Amino acid sequence: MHKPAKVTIEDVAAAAGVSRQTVSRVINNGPNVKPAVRQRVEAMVEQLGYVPNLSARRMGGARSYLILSINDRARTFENWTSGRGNDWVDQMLYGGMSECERHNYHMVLELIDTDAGTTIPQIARAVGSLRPDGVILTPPHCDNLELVAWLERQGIPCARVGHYEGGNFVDVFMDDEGAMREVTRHLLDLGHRSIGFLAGPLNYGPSQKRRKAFREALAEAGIPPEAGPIGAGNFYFDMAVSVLETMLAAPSPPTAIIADNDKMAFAALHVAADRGLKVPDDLSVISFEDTPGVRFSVPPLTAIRQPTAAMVGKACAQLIALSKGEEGMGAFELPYEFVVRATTKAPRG
Amino acid sequence: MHKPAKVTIEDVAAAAGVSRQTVSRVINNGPNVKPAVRQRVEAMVEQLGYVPNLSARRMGGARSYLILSINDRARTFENWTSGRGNDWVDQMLYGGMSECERHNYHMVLELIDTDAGTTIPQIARAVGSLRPDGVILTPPHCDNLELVAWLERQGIPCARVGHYEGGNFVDVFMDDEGAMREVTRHLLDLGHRSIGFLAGPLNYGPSQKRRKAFREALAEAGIPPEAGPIGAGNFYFDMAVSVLETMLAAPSPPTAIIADNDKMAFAALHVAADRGLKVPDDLSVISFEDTPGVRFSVPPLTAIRQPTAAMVGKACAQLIALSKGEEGMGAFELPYEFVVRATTKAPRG
DNA sequence: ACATATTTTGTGAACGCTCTCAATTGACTT
DNA sequence: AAGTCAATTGAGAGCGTTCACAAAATATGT
Repeated sequence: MHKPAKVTIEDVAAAAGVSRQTVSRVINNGPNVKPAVRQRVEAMVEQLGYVPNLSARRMGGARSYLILSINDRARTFENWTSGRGNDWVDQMLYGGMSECERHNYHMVLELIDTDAGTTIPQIARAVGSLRPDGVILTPPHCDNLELVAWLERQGIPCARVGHYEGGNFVDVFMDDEGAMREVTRHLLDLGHRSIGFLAGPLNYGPSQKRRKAFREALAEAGIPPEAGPIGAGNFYFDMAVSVLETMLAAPSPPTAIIADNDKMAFAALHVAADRGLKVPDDLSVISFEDTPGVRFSVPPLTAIRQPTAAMVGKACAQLIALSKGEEGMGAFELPYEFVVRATTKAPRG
Repeated sequence: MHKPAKVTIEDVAAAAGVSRQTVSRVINNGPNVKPAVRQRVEAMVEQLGYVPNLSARRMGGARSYLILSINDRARTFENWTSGRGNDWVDQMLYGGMSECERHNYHMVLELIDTDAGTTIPQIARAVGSLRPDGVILTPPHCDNLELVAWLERQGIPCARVGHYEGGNFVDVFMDDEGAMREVTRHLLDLGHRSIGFLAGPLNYGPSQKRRKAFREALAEAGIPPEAGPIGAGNFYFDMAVSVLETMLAAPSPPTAIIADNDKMAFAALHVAADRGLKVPDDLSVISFEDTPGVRFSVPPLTAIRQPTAAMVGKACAQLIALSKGEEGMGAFELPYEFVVRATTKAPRG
């Protein structure tokens, strides 16, 4: 078997009887090519199965056709069981890749051991060798000011997912406060008068907003703060279990729980089962994440569905636009969805 | 803010007072460099923060430092709810990326719409532009003979995950038959005499092997075939529900269910709940996948844990070795784990 | 028809590396 | 001390593109 010779732009040029540069113009959709010539070149590209070599393109031009996605290793499946991982990563990748594909870009992933404290050197290495056209920062990296400043200094456009703060960035996020208000009111309308919130970490922006909105929604309904306990402070299953044990042991325990992510909602389901509480009859549960598996829990969870994939997709789209010299910076709010399944109901009695 | 000038190999060479080529030797760990010189160059690399440009490396040399991972779009989270997606992808990425990172390689993903029938052109495009050093094929692409042949013709080393068949490939897999035997015996030992198998599709290699082993294990124990019904034939939640309804409506229904993946195991949990059957008292359930969320189901599933991430990691490692001119082809069996949690128990009475 | 704009096409250089091969250095023989 | 061989270093070419131009072709105005 002879190895098929790699066809280059010169081959296409020769076959079409034009110069290298004209072919380049055609494949880049450049202006000033006679329609007839363009067509002839396109036909040859097709016939020879020509695909531009990305490395060569990068060498010659300014673009790399690469988007780098920075992800927290601790949030990958490896840590699912410890309670930190989730399929955020899966979803984010999906959103990003789909968008890249559409523009013939490619997505390269980097997993960062955030806790190791070597984030910037690690990213510097990847950025230096890949020279991506843009970088997507997902939590918790989007909140890393030092990193963001470094990228800015390098002149690499950067998109933050789940973060909004202004500046010369692409920020993509959802309306966390609105979602929390909607969820809390749903519970209030059902008749709940004591609601617990299993909150995420204090330094996580979206969680902060949700806390605030939770407080406000209860206050508006005239519910006293002690009937709206907020359990602190990470996203882990195990901690949620113990926080919940305490909450439910109170004199007049909450009849509904809002969990800041799915894993803590699962924890609520477990604790309820352990204490012989039926969900939703004895305890309503709502999650604030809605990763795909949630539909299959027993019973299926009512949840706020975050537009995770869409957010990363949007981030990619903006970075790609930017790399083409188009406008792209800005803040983009994407709609969430409130999915009512089987874990909310009016309280007993 | 002045943009930091990109430091090139020439800069390092000048700073170290050696030639370009010597620096190249040092960064590639080449032989024949005086220790003193090597050290001096390394110091300059460090000091200037030099990172080799991947594209330039690709242009000059033969390697691209890129591994391409081909994934079935239908198996991403997008299709979780329809029952096809899962976090396989997440795990596979993790395994691959971790390995790449170790060797300063990078992993690029490609999501293929398998059903669209344009697999090869899609991959040709990615392979042509990226020129990866190797390609990782995950199910169902690893079974795509046409694709495998195409890659072979291109001279691109290719690793198949969850597939073993010989030939000049890297095949990484687990002992499906052994796992099925172990699981079936576990149930038999517990006292079950009627066991249902919710099997995956017939054309999926590993599922075939599991069917076979299931049959054999029952036969060995003297269980008649009608007490070992096999429910056909995909990996979806919804279909599993209906198959299961039928199985459990039989005159002497199974007291234990083996599901070929987690989603079908969840389906068993749902159906049991609907029929008022307690798991594991009235029905034992075992899954053959063990994605991370399984631990949090109510009750937590007993399962075979597939070494998914490890398999992709191994695949990457072999491809990287190959790209360095080392040996790498071969078949590699990785160990699975049988995790007994809370969904298996002796049958009632 | 002529000069002048505009569109279209082509040429040479550059990008940052690795390859091949030649030149230099140093160590070891005899 | 000269000769041989291996270890170390360097120089030039080439990889496949795009860029900045220059050249050619065509259109426009008078």
